[in-house]
Order: sequence, then structure tokens, then C-alpha cells
Amino acid sequence: MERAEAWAAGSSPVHDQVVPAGSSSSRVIVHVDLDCFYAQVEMISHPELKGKPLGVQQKYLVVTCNYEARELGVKKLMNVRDAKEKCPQLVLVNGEDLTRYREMSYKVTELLEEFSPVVERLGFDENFVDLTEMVEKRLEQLQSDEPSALTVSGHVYGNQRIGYKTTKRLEALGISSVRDLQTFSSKILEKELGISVAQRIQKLSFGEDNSPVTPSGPPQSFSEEDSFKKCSSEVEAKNKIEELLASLLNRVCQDGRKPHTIRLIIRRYSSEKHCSRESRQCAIPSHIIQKLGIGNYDVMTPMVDVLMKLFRNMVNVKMPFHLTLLSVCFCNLKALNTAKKGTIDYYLTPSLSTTSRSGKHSFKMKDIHMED
DNA sequence: TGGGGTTAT
DNA sequence: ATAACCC
Repeated sequence: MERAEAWAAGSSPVHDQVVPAGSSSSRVIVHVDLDCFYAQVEMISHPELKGKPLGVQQKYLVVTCNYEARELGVKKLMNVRDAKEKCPQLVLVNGEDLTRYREMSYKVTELLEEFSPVVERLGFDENFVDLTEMVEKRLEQLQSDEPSALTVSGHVYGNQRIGYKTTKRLEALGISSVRDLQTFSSKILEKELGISVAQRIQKLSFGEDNSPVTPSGPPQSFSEEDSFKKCSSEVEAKNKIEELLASLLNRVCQDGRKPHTIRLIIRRYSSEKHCSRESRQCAIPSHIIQKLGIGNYDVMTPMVDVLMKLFRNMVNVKMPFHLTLLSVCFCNLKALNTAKKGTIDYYLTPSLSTTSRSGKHSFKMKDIHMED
């Protein structure tokens, strides 16, 4: 058993603890899974909400809720109408702005990184920590101290989350349970799903997961999105894009690295087809990248121009259109400008020549207002 | 159904 | 650029 989980310590909403598995090559990996994370962040921000049934709302959905709400019948991803019907006393807070959740999420990851730098994030509320080294060292120490019986134990679980598409394909093969998957012909499964997916999920069906814990490090991308009932004009789209961009620029500023690619994503209205998205991306012009570290004001206008070009490339604005989502993503993040002191580049890079010299962390952009 | 994220193709 | 996966 490699990546396995136990349910210990019932007191906290953190499911912790791990696995042993006798063999010397086994690893010790802790899966930290925070329950109702957004609701917990809200209860910390608003202590007066503690004890009341609380739900976090995004648009028409209650995306998560605390235990009090659950006991009254509220479920994750429940419609607001249904939730209110089930539980009229339900208190709802808006959770569309993920800033505080994201910040708290990274605080948790950073805390875990103190135990071992090998921490892999999964979403905002799950972390896998490879504690193999730490445990081995502790075992050595304990054994030399006092060679008494030393056992580690835990509960092993089989991973049974298999994705939507794969589930459908498996069902078509008559595979509907973990047991079915365990006993299904490997050869046939490989032919149907490809060797990679087939071998992986079949091992998972036995609770075997050899995949390494890959340190997540800083994020590979930053994105902000907004969904809505209808956006059908270019001006409307531009306004929404400006909003998304303003938030993103603040985040990029704080991160310190510079994105070299920008992407615009849309979702078009469709009766009920599978919500497919379309995107266009391009390299961020270097003159914009250079201005990124300092103030957002100079960057806003040229960046919006770039985004609107991407927009018109996707959407024929001369024809009627109906969008239900817009998203802007910065990716291809690069460490910092490697411009060296004394070179032309160094003095042409505002973030280096003006801020770096005047103090190590002298630039912390806060409160950059984009009034028009 | 939200507002994020990642990796593979 | 999209598709699939995760939360």
C-alpha cells in the first residue's frame, strides 16, 4: 500500500494519519484533507457565525457548508433554493472571491512544509505530505533509545474516485464496481483505455498508488473567472474582463514572478450541452512584462487591448453572441528577470532598478486603485 | 452547478 | 487549444 489513509483523531476536521506497510521500501504519506474549508475560513473571519448553520454561496449554489448546516440537511453543491427550503435558518455568505480562501490554503501548505518540503497540493483544501524521511529518522532514534515494540498502524483505503468520462467507458465494459475493475482482463482494459490509464486505474483498484508526492511549489498559473446569465455585447465583455484583470494583476504583483502568457477563456450559451469552453492565448508583449512588477496602472490598458484582440479572435462581435462565462489566466510564469547588475537590462527593468536597490522587500504593492 | 487548479494530448 | 482529471 502506498498512498493510503486512516481516519484517526476524530476531534479535528483534518483527517490525518497514515499507513505503514511493513516493507522497507514503503513510504509514509499523510493525506491532509480539510473538511468544509471555505466555511471554516468564514467562521474564523466572522466568529459570530459559529454555531449557526452556515453555507458558502457562489452564484446559485451552496458550494460548501458547516456541520450544523449538514445536520439540517444541506449538502455540498446544493441549489440555494433547495438549501433554504431544507433549512430556512441557513446563513449564507458569498464565497465568489477566493482571495481569503487561497491565502489560508497556502498557510496550511506552508505549515505542512515545515515537516517536510515534499508537499503536494490538490485543490485548496487537500495536501499530501511525504514523511518517509522524518519517520525513518524517528524510528532510528527511538530504536536506539529504547528498542521496545514499535509499531505503526493505520487504515488502508482504496482510491475509488475514477473521473466522469472514464466511469462511463468502464460502465460500457460492464465495470461498475472496484471489484469488477480488479478482476477485469488487463489486456482488454489496456486496449480500451490505453495502457497508461488502464494500468493506473487497475492498480488503484487494489489500493496501490505508487505515484510520487510531487511538491507543488508556487502555482503554475493564476486565473480569475466569472459566470453569469448573459453577456452579449463587446462593451459588457470588456468591463468584465477589466475586473478580472485588475484582480489578477494584484495577485501577480504579490507573487513576484512574471507571467509570459495570457489566456482568455469563454463559455458560450448552449441549451444544455456539456459546458465546453474555448480559449485563445498569446505571449504577453515584452514591454508589458517589464512593467509588471511596479504599478498596475500602466499595464492595465495595453493588457486589456491584448485581451480584446483575443476576444474578437474567438467571438465574431458583428454577429449576435451569448456568453455565460469569462475567465482570464496568466501562465508560463518565470522566476524573475535574470537581468544582471550593470547591464542595460538591469537598468531598464523597473522592478530591479527602482525597488531592489532601495531595500530588499521594498515593493509590496497594496491598494492599487484603477479608477477609470 | 462555482471558481478555481493540474497534466496529457 | 482542448480535453481530461482533481478539489
